[in-house]
Amino acid sequence: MKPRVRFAPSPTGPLHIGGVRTALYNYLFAKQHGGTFILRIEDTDQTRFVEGAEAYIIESFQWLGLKFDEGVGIGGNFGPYKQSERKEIYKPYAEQLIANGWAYYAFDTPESLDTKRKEAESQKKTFQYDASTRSQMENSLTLPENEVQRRISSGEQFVIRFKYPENTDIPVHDLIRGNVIINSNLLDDKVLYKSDGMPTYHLANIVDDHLMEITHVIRGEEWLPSAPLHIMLYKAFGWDAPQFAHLPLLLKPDGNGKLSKRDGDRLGFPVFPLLWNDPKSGETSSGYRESGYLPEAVINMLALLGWNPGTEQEIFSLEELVNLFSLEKISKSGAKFSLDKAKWFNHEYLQVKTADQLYPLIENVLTTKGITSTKEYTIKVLELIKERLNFTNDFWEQSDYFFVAPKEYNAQDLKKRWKDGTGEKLRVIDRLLQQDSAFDKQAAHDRVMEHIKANEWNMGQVLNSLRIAIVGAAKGPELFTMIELIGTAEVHQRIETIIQKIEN
RNA sequence: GCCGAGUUCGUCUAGUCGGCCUAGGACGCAAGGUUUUCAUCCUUGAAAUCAGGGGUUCGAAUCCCCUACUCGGUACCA
Repeated sequence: MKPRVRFAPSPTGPLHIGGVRTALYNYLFAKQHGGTFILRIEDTDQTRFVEGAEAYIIESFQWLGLKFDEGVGIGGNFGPYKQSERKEIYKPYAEQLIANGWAYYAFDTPESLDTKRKEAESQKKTFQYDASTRSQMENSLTLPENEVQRRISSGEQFVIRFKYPENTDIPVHDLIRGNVIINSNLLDDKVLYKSDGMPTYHLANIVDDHLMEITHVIRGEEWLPSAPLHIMLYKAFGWDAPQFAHLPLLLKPDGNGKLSKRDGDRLGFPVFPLLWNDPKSGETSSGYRESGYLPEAVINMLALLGWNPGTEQEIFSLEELVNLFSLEKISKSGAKFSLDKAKWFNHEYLQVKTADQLYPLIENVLTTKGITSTKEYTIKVLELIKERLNFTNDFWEQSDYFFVAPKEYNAQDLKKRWKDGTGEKLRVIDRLLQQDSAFDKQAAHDRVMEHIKANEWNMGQVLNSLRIAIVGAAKGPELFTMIELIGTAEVHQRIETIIQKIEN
């Protein structure tokens, strides 16, 4: 049977990079087995809904190049794929559970539960709504049948809770972690159906996974503790449960703990695929795309954060990942995100791109800087400085001198290279550069070198001072290649400018 | 607190059934080379007594037990 897997985010904000990895693993698993990759939006909590989050999620995956086969925005035979649009589906299932004795109505108010919890807390205990306490609460197990009906028909608020059997071991078979056994006495009677008429995650998730014929649930480790509930729910409905795989968490680079939005802001790397403007707080969070990452690099990096094929290969195309991926090789422990490694991956991917391919990604850099340049010229610059790029966003700081004359000169370099008489020497070189009517790189190079040697000038000093005049610092590509690109007229200007500024 | 999961260089990790592991690779770091510059690139190096302690075994990073620590969960959130 071909697997059917889903990625099921909540539209409560931008898609977290950990979520992207979960989606990626689902994608790889599905594609490897010729299966189906589904996007389902789990928006059962209306209070946490954030405008634009759903569109953000869809756009993120478009940028990353992970295509869903079914789901929100795509369609399919198992729709709708948004839980708020499936609202009517869930209630009969909750009622079915009540009829079978697997669930019950509970009328306890949030306030009364809160009081119970605080009470327990003051005695250093935890209140748990379970087999040991439900007989003391207001629910359809303690109240007479007619009273329950009366309360419901009079519009009193209620929830539906799952009724765990007492003292029963619930085995969870996890594809990554093996068997985990949990006793039902440790679990509390989870709310399945909320007083606002919406199911909770647990109910909606199980019903939808069943209805959508999901075969493998690949999700974050934070779900492992609620896996027993899900297993029991399948049992209560009499359905076959899908297979479970709980992924290790993505950790923050320093210290421990889950990677969060705050860490990105603090350490200077994106936690989200795309730039995000939060409509509620007004805060802006950076995105991988806007920070100059290539989607292939992000995918590659994420794939290796928690999974490894066991070989020494590090660079993988999506196709290779699809072929090599296996759930068995996923590690069990959390992985710390590393900015340095991310930078390295991006550098590697940048290098295999041609200047032509890179051009569209840096085009807007020039326009935002108010530079007008031909595509031809820009591509030549790109070819020259490509290898120095870690991110497409580095383009400007690596190449500004190809477009505008340096405004200031690196003081250290100047001190080291600019001596008395340097200006005069540069004027001589300038004349040598302009000798041919059409600049001939090789001829100019030979002429300059010859002159320097013949006059016993300090080669490093002269050439570097020329470089400073052109670039603003002792850095950049091969000197004569730069001069050819920038043009001797502009070089002449820059030589005169630096002499003006330094020697006057 | 309780429950669960995890624990190999600073980081990501390799490590099929215990011997080929005096623990391999990558990132980062250091040194050298290339570049008469810088970056790239290349070479070399430092870096884990395999969380700690007990076992089992001729032999354990690999099996068992205990301890410690970290993370996750413990909501009418997902």
